[in-house]
Amino acid sequence: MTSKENPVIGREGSQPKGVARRREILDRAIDVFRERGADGTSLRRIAEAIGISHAALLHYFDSREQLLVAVYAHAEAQRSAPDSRTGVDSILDAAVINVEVPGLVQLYSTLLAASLESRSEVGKTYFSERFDRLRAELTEDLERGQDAGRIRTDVPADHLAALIIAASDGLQIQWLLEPSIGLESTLRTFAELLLPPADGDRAGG
Amino acid sequence: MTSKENPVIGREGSQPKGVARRREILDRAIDVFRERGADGTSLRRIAEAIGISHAALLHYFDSREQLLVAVYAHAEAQRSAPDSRTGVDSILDAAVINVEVPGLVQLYSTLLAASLESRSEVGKTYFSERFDRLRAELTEDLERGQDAGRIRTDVPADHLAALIIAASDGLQIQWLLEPSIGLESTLRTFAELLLPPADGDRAGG
DNA sequence: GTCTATACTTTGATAGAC
DNA sequence: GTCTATCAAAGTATAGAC
Repeated sequence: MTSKENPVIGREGSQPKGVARRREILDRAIDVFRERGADGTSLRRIAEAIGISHAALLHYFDSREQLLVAVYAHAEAQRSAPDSRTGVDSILDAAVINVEVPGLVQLYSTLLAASLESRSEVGKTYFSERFDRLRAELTEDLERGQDAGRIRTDVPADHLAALIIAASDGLQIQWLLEPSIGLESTLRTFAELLLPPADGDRAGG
Repeated sequence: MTSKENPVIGREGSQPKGVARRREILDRAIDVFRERGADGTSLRRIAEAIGISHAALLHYFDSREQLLVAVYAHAEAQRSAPDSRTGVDSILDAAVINVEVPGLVQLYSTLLAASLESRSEVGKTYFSERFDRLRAELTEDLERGQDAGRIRTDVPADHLAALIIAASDGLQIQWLLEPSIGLESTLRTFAELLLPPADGDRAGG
């Protein structure tokens, strides 16, 4: 169930009852964003879709931003459950899967932009830690790839990690605005850039 | 002055008087965003900083989004005036310059995220055209580089163009959240990935 | 602990007076 | 062209029922 380290993000008091109800709310809220993105999703609309008052929502989440971050974290945790590998491919695969649910990409982009604002505390913390974690995992994976000869060694792995995440994020947005760019093929091209220069013409598996 | 094709974006009626006043407003508004980003920048705050009412602002721009897009377009047009080259380096240099003004990166990210929403018409149009233009310019430049032997030819130039823009956008955000990642050095690493595989060890200028 | 009702404040937007 | 007045919607906060 991958609930060992799920970022709960809500209020502190983690009584079993509250946690269960919070999960219910998040599950319903995710559906709202799947359909409508972060667009018409005011607290009152979300609450209405769930069947409670908007004030009740704020009983579980201190602010709208906290709720939205929790929704995105919850959705992402669900998605990363199946494979849970930390490789380069998982990032690129995730990008292709993400754009199938424009509402979540939109939610991600909106929250990320908001996290840059000075007042954003929850968002800034969440995305800082998320990027730190993703970069660390990817760097490790790339270094293993370098040791195994699958990744070129003339460039630092941590740079590549940051670039892969950045390119993935940026391309998803470009694709939503112009689907003809070919998200998957473009990302595969990026993966080719990571290969070590072929000495002869030997292609690895 | 690079005013031949400046995206004016405001109202249609382009009387000289209105245009001049609109420029005044944009110039003042840019300063507001430089200081405060898209954060505390309601129409009323911007109007107050300019010295008019918020309703007067809406006389020149049909909506808040239209004003903000115009502000960003105006700021970007100012910045791209000095060099106006269309190369890969200009994109990467622009990224380094951009993060020195966090408010503008924040404004860019906010507007871009908003442009993904269904209701956004001005934003969607602006960013779609902007990405189309940037990708086309970059692709051309990369193809010239491929012909000149400066860029590797085993990957399509249009893919590289989209990736460079995406990585630049994404990295600026990562850097704002975690400056230790080294924006400039990481982008230089990306530039290295574009080089043709060295046959011997000959380094080109 | 959970939730409704309600009120407060800010915001984008519109209408009409000067 | 600019203002004041006004509106509806939204985020937030509090009081109190159960």
